[in-house]
Amino acid sequence: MATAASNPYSILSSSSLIHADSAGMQQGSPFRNAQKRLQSDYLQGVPSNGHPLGHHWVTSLSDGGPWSSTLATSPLDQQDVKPGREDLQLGAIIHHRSPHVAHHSPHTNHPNAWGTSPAPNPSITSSSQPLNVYSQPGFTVSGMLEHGGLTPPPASASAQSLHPVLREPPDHSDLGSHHCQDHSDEETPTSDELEQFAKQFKQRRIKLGFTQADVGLALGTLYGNVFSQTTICRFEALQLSFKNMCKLKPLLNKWLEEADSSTGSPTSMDKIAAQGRKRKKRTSIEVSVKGVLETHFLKCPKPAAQEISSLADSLQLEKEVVRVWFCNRRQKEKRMTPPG
DNA sequence: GGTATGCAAATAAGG
DNA sequence: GCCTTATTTGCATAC
Repeated sequence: MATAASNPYSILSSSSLIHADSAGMQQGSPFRNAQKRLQSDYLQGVPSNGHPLGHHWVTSLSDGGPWSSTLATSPLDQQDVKPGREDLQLGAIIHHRSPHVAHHSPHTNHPNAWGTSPAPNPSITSSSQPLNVYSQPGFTVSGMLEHGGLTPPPASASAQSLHPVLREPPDHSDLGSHHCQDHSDEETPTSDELEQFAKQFKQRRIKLGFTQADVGLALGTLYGNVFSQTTICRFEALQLSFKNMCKLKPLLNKWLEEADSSTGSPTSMDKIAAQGRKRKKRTSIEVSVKGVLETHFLKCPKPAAQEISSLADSLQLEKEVVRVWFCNRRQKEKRMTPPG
C-alpha cells in the first residue's frame, strides 16, 4: 500500500507514504478554504458576514470572550470577522511573517494585542516553579533524552500516557474561568491564561533549547500522542481554536514541567515513543492518483461503497482513504460553490 | 535548520 | 455502515 495507513502508528517510518503531494500546494488556487479565507479576510479587514458559524472564541472578542481583553486593544481588533470555524488563527492576524522569531511570539510584536494579561498563569510561572500537577517521578526531560533523544518514562508512565486529552488532571494548575465549552469545569483556562501560557511556553522552550518538533515528539513519549511541529507552532502562535488550545495546554504544561525540572536521566523510552501515535498517519496521495479520483468525482461525486472499493483496489489505496477523499472532496465542492 | 503556512487527510459528532 | 458538517492535525514547502 502506498499510503501510510499500512503503518498508521509508526512515527518512525514514513517511507511508505506517497510523497507526491507537492502539487497540492496550489497557491494560486481560486479556492481558498476556510482557514485561508479567514486569514485573508482578517488581513483585508473584510467585514464579518460570510460565515454562518459563530465561534465563541472569536465572536466573543468584542464581548468579553476568551480573547477580548487583549484583542480589544489591538490595532487589528477591528477585524472582528466571524469565522466559519473555530480555528480563527488569531495569531496570524497580528502576526506578520517574521521568519525567525527567535524570541518572540506574535504577541511580542503586538504587546497590546495579546499581552497585558493581568494575571499571569501561575501554572506556567516559568522554570522556577512548575506545578507538578501531574508529577510523574520517572519522567525526564519531557520525554527526551537530550535534545533530540527520547527519554522513556517508567512503566507507570505508560498508564499516564493513555488518553492524554481525555484524562484531564483533577487538579489543574490553571485557575481558569469557564470559557472552554466542553471542559466546563474549573480547569478551563481563560483566554488570557492561554495566551500567557503560550507565550511563556515558547520562551521556556527556546531557553531550554528545544525545537517545536522536539516538543511534538516528546508529547508522544509522555502521553502516547505525537504532535507535529506544525501543531506546536500553531499553539504557540495561538492559531488553534480555543477549544483545541484548552486541550493541548495541559499536555504542554506537563512537558514544560518535565523539561524545567529535569535534566534528563535517560531511561528506556523508545518503545513508548513508538507506540505513541494515535492518529493515523496522513496519507499523501500521488498527483496522478488524485487525478483519477478527481475524474471519478466529476462523474460521480457520491460513489457507492462497492464503487469505492473497486476504485481503492485499482488505485492501491485503502478503501477508507478513498471514502474519506470523496467526503472531503464533497466538502470542498460545497465550499467552493458560491451560495446561490 | 527552525519556524510558519497552505491545503487537505483524518477524526468527531450527529443523523 | 455511511453521510454531512465541523474541526483537528500534519505533510510539504516557503520563509
